[in-house]
Amino acid sequence: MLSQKTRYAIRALQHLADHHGEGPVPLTDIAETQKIPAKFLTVILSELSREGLVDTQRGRDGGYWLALSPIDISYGDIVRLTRGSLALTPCASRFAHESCTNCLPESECRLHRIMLRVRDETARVLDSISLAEPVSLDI
Amino acid sequence: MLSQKTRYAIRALQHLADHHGEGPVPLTDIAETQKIPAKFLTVILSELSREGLVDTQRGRDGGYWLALSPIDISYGDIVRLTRGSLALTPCASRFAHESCTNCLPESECRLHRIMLRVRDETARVLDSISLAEPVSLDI
DNA sequence: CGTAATTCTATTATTATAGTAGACAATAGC
DNA sequence: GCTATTGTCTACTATAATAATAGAATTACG
Repeated sequence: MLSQKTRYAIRALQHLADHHGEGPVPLTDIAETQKIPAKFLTVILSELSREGLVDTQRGRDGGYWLALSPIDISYGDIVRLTRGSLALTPCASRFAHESCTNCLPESECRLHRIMLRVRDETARVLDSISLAEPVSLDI
Repeated sequence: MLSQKTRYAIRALQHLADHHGEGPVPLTDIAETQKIPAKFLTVILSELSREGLVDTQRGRDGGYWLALSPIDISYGDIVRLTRGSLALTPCASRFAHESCTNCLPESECRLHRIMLRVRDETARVLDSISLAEPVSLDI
C-alpha cells in the first residue's frame, strides 16, 4: 500500500500541475483544495523541495510550483521518490534493491521472480503517465 | 510492500505445494527449509488453516498440507487472503474496497483511476501464476 | 499413559506512520 | 525599516502495525 503521506504528495503535485505557469501557489491553497492537513503538508512539500521536484519562494506572495514541466514528471518518478520503490518486496526493487530478511538466496526464491514481474508491470503503467495527463476514465 | 508475514506465508505454501500428496508436513520442516521463525510460523499456519487454504492434523505424525491442489491456488488468492488486497490504495481494492481517508470523492480523484489500472495489471500477473508453477526465470 | 505434534490466547518489543508545536528565516510591499 | 505573510527546520508525540515470543491447552498415535 502507498502511505497516506505518499498519497498526499501525489495529490499536492497534481494540484501544482494544474496551476503550472501561474506563479507560486500558497500551501493553504493546496491544503484546502486537496483536503490535506496543512501542518503535515509543510513536511511533505519541504521534502519534495529538497528532492528537487518543486521550487519554492518564501515571504509574501510566496508558495510552491513544479520545478519541471508536468509532462516530465511521471507517477513512477513520484512513487520512487516518496516511497523509495515501486516493488512489493525489497528484493524486487530496481533502484533500491535490498535482500529480504530471513529469505532464501534470491536465485532460489520463486517469490522473488514473481515480484520482479509485478514490479515491471507496475513500472510500465506508472512510468507511462505524467502529471500532465488528465487521466480520464478511458485511458 | 508485502509484509514479512505475507512473504513467510507464501513461502510456506510453496513448500507445502512441493510436498503435495505426501501426507502431513510438520511445521519444523517448513520452518527449517524456508528459514521462517518456528513460533511465528505457527501463527501464520493457524491463520491459513482457519481460512481454509491448508488442512492440519495434530498429534504424532501430524502437520500441514494444502487443502486444494497447488494448481488451484494462485498467488493472487494468497495475497488477497493474507494481505486483504492487491491494490496500492484502499480505494483501488476490488474485494476490500474502502475510501481513502482525507481524500477527494473517488469520481474526482485522478490517483484513484491510476491505481485501478495498477491493480488490474498486478492481478493479471498474480492470478495467472499458481503454486504448481515452477516459476523459472523465463516465464 | 507418554510423547510428539498442532492450537490458542496473551503479551511484548520495535518500528513506521501520521500528525503537531513552535521557533526561525525570508520576502514583498508600504 | 516595519510588518504581515509565507515557507523551513527540528523536535516531539500519539497511535497503530508488525514481528515475534511465551506458555498453557489440545489432539492423536502407539
